[in-house]
Amino acid sequence: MTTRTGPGPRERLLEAAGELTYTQGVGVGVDALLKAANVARRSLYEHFGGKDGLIAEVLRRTTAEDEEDYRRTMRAAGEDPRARLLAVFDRLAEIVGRPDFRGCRYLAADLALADPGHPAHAVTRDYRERVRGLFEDELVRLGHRRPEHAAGQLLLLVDGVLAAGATRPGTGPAASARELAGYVLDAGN
Amino acid sequence: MTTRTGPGPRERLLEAAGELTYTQGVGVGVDALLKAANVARRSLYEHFGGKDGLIAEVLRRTTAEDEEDYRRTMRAAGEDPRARLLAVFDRLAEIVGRPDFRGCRYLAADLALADPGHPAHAVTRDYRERVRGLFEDELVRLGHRRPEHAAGQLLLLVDGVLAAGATRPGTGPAASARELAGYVLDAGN
DNA sequence: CTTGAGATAGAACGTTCGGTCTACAGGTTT
DNA sequence: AAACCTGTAGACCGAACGTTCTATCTCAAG
Repeated sequence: MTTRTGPGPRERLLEAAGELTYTQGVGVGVDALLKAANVARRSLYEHFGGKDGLIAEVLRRTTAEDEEDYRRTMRAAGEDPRARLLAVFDRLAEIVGRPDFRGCRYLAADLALADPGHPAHAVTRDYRERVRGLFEDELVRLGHRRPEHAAGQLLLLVDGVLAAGATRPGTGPAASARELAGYVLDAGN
Repeated sequence: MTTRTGPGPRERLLEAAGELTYTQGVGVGVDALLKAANVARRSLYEHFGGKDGLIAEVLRRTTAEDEEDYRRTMRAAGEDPRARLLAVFDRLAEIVGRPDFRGCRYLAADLALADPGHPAHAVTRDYRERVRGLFEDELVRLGHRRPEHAAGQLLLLVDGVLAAGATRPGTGPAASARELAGYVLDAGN
């Protein structure tokens, strides 16, 4: 039987890295991560093979959380596909409006990691495709004539909200996007 | 009379830094910049005070160029404000579609530079405000009922195109955004 | 011719980078 | 008891970081 002594080094590292890579960017130093997690240097390389592996794993974890957040948001909005899709932008308004909002983690990672072979890119790409699929499913249920096209437009609006939320805080981009999302849904009738 | 022996170190440095900070991000090393520009180390600190000053000056220069590109695009589209605004998204399709497109330089800089006091942030903020003003002027000429609101929405669409163009290449975000821009313009009648 | 400004080359500063390594402590399993 | 696994602590590596410095060269102005 294994003794329960709180989260192990692997968990602590993921937790601290999730925090620090968000506030400081993926350029944070390994030393800072180790210190924040109170973990030995060696543990990082044992568990993740290196900094890149840790970053990729952090993103894998947060994408799963964020995808679940989308699902939860839509579930809470009821059965109507239209209401469920618009609810996403209300949720974005909350997120972008938080005082500690520092931009989209995935967009920042993709722009910061110049190497196209970095494992993080595959993680973010898959995530975006899953969210796109989420939107498309609702659009199909809504009876939209071009669900694939419209899903791409909604995703573009989400990207715009997250970008504008970071670079032009206080301009209420989520509400603007919600209005445009309404046009997208109406256009499919 | 000064002899003309090609661009001086200051110009070469700005040129090389513009190129490298775009392809590699603002995290490029000073050594790489100096080598690419064939400039003495000291010249950087004489002219720009340091790396941060150089980065800010590079952005100042490219924002001026990009603003002029917006103006030129709109000018070439004729007199009709609607055509002029939609032309912006055709232009974005060109830019985002280029094989060497690596994302929006300003968005990347803002997300990469965690320090809110970095001089680059002021440069990008001013630039966005100027572009927003450009849009608003056209919307006023168009007789839009809410020019300020609509300008914000158009800027959000631009942000979305540049973000999606970098993270989901090949999905034609500019065309999607152009369609949405049409809705924005129609909504003001 | 002399002066001085501007540019060059490059050594060197201390710090931090990501990563490897050894030494050792605490349990669990055999 | 012995072997083993997982973790901590920290020295250490070569490289790159941004910055400061001295020394030399070029060349137009005085």
